[in-house]
Amino acid sequence: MPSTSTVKQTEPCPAAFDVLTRGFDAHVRPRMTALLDKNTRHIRAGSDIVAEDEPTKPFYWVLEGWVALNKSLQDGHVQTVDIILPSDVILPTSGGGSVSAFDVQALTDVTLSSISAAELDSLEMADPPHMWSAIRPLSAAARARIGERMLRIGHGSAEMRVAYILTELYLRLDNQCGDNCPSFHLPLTQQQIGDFSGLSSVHVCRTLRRLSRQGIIETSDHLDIVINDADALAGIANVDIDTFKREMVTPVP
Amino acid sequence: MPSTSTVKQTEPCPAAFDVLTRGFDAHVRPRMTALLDKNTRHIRAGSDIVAEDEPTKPFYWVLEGWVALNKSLQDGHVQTVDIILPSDVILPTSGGGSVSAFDVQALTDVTLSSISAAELDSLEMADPPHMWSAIRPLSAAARARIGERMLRIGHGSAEMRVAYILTELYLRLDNQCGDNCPSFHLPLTQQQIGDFSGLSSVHVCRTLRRLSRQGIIETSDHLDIVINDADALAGIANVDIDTFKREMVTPVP
DNA sequence: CGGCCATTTGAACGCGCTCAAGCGCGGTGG
DNA sequence: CCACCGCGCTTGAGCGCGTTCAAATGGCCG
Repeated sequence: MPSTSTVKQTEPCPAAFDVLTRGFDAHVRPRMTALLDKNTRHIRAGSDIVAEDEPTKPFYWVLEGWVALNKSLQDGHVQTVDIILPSDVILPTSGGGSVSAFDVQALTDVTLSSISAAELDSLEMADPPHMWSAIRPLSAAARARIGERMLRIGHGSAEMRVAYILTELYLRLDNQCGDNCPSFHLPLTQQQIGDFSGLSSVHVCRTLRRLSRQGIIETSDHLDIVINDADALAGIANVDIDTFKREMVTPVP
Repeated sequence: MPSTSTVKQTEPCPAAFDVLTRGFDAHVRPRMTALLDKNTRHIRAGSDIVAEDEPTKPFYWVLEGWVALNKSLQDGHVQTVDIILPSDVILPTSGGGSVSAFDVQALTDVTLSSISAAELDSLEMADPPHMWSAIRPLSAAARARIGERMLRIGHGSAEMRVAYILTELYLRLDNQCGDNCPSFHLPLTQQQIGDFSGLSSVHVCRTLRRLSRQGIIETSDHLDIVINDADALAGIANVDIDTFKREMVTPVP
């Protein structure tokens, strides 16, 4: 998959572990890095990392690739509760602490690192407890984003829901890459966009075409999105870009 | 407001602080209790505890009363992202860590205790860090419940959404009180139930009447709910009661 | 070339929304 | 004490958005 110069790729950070362990004390950092390194796994696109209601580790850190947290109804309808991008964490456990509340699925080929409950407990004992400090802002940003999405799924039009999702993913990717490039690769089928926004794939298709007919976006290949008018898109999504950048994405300095 | 013997009340636990601080080391517990005691506040029903996008403390613990976490669109539509019951925590901050992602509103008269960022940081330094251990399961249960709600708002019928909300609140209250009484006081207007379930108040009304015509629930006073057939309600909500109790509510032993 | 999957487009239906009017209850003030 | 008012619940009518069903198109890979 050759990359054109104008399309964002989600490639591994050169020193991926450094991002999470930044800010850790020097004497904790090597131990942490070793732990992450030991538990690094590769998962192929489409396969499950964890199944809903099955035992799971409490903490995963995504190094590379996109991950969906899904829940589904008996009738087969799927809702994607969150999408995890590189350098974000997955906290899949439900209140019991040992089984997963979500179906954790790899949307692309994924590289991730996990920490077991025992390892996490042991890290908690470190003084001071850096894990919490590292996870807190990521977890808070995820909560806030899920709230934004729930608001729009509950009360927004189809156009607003799709525009919001594109805006959210665009700003989160933009935050990672640092450049200001309006194109990105969206490794989601229209069905998956529908699962994420609470729409049918048919209506996602109609909505995307309407947005592109308005000149706001372009769908060159069916997976590469060009955002021509980010302000208009954010307007439809009812998003304030600056506020969103400040509060919903976790800075990767 | 005299309480009948068959209607659950949400009254203060006699030794409320003990619940959260249970499991803390003896030498941390008095300090923690003093901190909570010092920062206890009373809020009247209907008033805001924290406004969206405004500075906030990072941690609140609800001792008494019901609290809604709301988000709203420019057009005035409100979505209640979560409802916090006594002995649950509020983590209102967004990714930036200092401002609130939600409008935190008292649904009833509320008693709560807060911890500032500085106090939280200082508690984090305690060895071992009990705060995280205390918050983790509460936070995980909240995430799981929000996922369940998002799934139903995205893909469920009105009947399923309302049945789910009644089931969730019923099981959470039941968990608190320990008894197995099918009646509870629901301090929500139909408008607020609509905000919570992503429905209009008109359709909430129709749905509640349909459920009561089927004999599944009864709405004696317009705020006291009797659940005649919890299994049928859970069936409509697509909820497995045992699984829900195990994973979505945090045991109050 | 054939098969499969995702996208696209059309047609029709139905759920939940909006608008609007009527009702019931509690609180307030003349 | 009763009249008034306001808020929340109830019910009806009609509509529109997003759904489902169905078929056609297009791209990729064997």
